[in-house]
Amino acid sequence: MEAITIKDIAKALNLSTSTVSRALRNSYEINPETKKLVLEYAEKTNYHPNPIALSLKENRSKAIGVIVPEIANNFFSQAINGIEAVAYNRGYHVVIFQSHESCERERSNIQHLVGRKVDGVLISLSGETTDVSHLQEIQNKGVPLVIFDRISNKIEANEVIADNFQGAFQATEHLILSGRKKIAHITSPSLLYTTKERLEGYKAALEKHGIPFDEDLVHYCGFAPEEARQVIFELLDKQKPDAIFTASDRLALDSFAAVKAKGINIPEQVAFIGFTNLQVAHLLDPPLSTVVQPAFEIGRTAAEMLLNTIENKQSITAVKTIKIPTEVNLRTSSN
Amino acid sequence: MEAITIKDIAKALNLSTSTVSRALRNSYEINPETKKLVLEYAEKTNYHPNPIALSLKENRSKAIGVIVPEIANNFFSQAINGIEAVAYNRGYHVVIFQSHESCERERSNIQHLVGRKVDGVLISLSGETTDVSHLQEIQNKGVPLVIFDRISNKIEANEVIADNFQGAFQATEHLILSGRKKIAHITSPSLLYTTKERLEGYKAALEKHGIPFDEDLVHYCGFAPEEARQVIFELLDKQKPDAIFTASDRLALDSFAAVKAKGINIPEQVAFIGFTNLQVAHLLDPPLSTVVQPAFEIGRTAAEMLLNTIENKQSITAVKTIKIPTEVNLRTSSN
DNA sequence: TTGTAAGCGTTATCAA
DNA sequence: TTGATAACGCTTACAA
Repeated sequence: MEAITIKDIAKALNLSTSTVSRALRNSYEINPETKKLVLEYAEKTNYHPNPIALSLKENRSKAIGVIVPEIANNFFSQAINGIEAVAYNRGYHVVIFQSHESCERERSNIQHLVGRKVDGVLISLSGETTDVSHLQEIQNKGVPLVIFDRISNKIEANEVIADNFQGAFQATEHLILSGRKKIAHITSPSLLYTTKERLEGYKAALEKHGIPFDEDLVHYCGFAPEEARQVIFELLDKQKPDAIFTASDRLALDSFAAVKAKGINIPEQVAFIGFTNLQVAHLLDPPLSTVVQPAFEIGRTAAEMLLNTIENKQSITAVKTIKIPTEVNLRTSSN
Repeated sequence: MEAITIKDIAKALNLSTSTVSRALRNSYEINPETKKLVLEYAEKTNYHPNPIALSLKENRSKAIGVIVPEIANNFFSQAINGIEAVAYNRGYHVVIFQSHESCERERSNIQHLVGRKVDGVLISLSGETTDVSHLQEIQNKGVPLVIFDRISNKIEANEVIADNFQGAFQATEHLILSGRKKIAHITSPSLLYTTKERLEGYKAALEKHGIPFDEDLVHYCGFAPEEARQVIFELLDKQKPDAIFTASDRLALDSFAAVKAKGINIPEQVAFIGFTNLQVAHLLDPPLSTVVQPAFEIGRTAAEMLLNTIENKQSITAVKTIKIPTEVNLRTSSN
C-alpha cells in the first residue's frame, strides 16, 4: 500500500529514473513510445510525485501560509474562504495559523511558515503588533508577502484593505443625516491601522456637517470580553450619545446588547450603525444598519496578488495597496 | 540570507555533518565539548532543522489535515479553532481544506493531504458524501483518521460528535412543554448522520408526550440559498405548524426570516428553537432559543484523539465514538 | 534517446 | 568519539 515512486516505475519498465522523470515532465529528448509506456504505467499504478521530495529539491512547497488573529470570526473566516478559493484553483495549499492577537505568537507562526518553506505569506496583523521586524525579515529572505485588512504603516508591503475611511465616512454621515449630533465611536485598539482610518472617516463626516469633534465620544476597546460593556455603560452615563458607530462585529454586538440591557430604546434614543460582517444584522431587534467589509473579496484579491508575485507575474519590489470599497446596508425597523 | 544547514555548521567547525547532527539530537556518543561547540554555533547562527528534509527522511510531516464543508460557518470555524489550539500545543501544523459540500472535492482534498504526507486527517463529511471509499483507502494506508460531527455509518472510524439525539429531544420537548403540538422540523439533507440522529430525538420527544409523528412536518433542505425559504413558505401554507425546530445556523436564520416575512408572529403563532452556533441568538427579534453544539470542544476532542493515535498513545484499530453533550439556551422575549 | 551521478538537508549504519 | 556513506524521491547536468 506504499506510494509508488519513480524508482518503482523505472524498475518495472527497465528504465532509468531519469528517463522516467523526463517522460513524466518534458516531452522533448524522449522517445514517444517510451514516454507513452511510462505514462500508461504511471496512470495504471496511480503514480503521484512526492511533493515533499519536490519541495526539498526546488526549495518551494506549493503552499502559502495565512496568519489571522482568529479564525472563528466572520470577517477572517470569509477572507480565508476567498483565499482558499484562489489557492485551490491555482494548485496551492493553504496553511492557516492564528496569532490570537499576540505578537509573540505571530512571530512564532512566521518562523514555522518560513521553516516549512511556504512560497508566500498572507497576514492580517495581531492587535498587539507594533514591531514588524519579523515581517521585514521574511521580506529580506525574499518570501513574497501580502498584508490584508490589518496593515501597518511601519512596513512597505503589498496590501489589500477595505476602504475604511470611506465606510466610516458613510456610516457617520448616515447618522448625521438622520438627525444625530452626538455620535459616539466605539472602536478597536488605537494602534491598528484600520482604527486610524476609520477615525479619520468619522472625523471627516463630522467636519463636513459642521459638528465639532469631541474626543470623549471616541472609545478604544481591547479584545477582552467584558471591556466593551463597561465602556458602553460609562459612555451612556457620561456622554449620553444619541448614536453609536461601532468598528467590528464584536463591538457592534456587545454595544447593542449593553444599550438594550440599560433599557435604552434603539434607535429612538440611540441609533446604531456598525462595521460588521454579521449575516444576521437584518434579523436583530431592531434591524442593524451595517457597513460591510467585503471579506471574501479581500481574501481573493490578496491571494491573487500573492500568487502573482510568487509566480513572478508581479515584481516582488513593486509594492502597492489595493482598496476594496465597503458596502453600506441601511435598515430601519419598518423593513 | 539563506537558511543555515548542518553542512554549514560542519564546515565552519571542521566537523562532519554526522557529528553535527548527533550533537544537535542525541547526547550520547559525542564529546561534550564538541556538542557544546555545535550547540553554541547553532544558537548563534539561528540554525533550525529543515522540516522538509525531515519529512522526506522520516515520511511524516508534523502536520495534520482538516477537511470541512465550509470554513465560513460558525460551527466549523469554532471547531477549527479547537483543533488548532491542540495542534499548536503539541507542535503540529494544521492544513485546512474545504469540500464545499462536494464529494468530488473531498476526494481530491484527501489525495492532496495524503500526497503531502500529513500525519493524520480530521474530517467532517460533505453533505453529498455517501461513498466513503476515499476514507477507507487512507485507513488502509495506515493514516490515522478522526471524523467529527458529520460522520457516516458506512465506515468504522474514530468519531467525535455532539449528542444530537439528546439535543433534538430537549429542543422538541421544550416546544411541547410550552404547549405546542404541531412541531415542524426543518433539517439538513437526509443522508447526513446528524440529520438522522436529530430526527430520532425529535420523534422520541413526540412519542414520550403522546404526539403522533407526522412526516409531512419534516422537511429536508439542501444547501442552496433560496431552498429553505421556499420550503418554509410551503410549510406555513399547508401544514400550518405552531412551532419550528431547525437543524443549523443557516436553516434557523432562513426560517426565521421567512416566517417574519410572512407577517407571522414569533413566538405567539410559531415558536422557534434551533440547533445553532450563532452568537447573536439572544439579540434577535424575538430572542431565539437554541441548542448549541460545543464546536470548540468537539474540535479539541477530535484533535486530541487524532494526535494520540498518531503518537501511538492510542491504537489505530481501537475505534471509538465520543459524544459531547449539547447545551440548551432557552430565551423568551421578556429577557 | 537514454543512463549515470550529484544534489536538496537530514539521519542511520557502519567503519575507523 | 568521529567520519564516510547511503538513503528518503526527485530533477538535471553531463556523459554515453
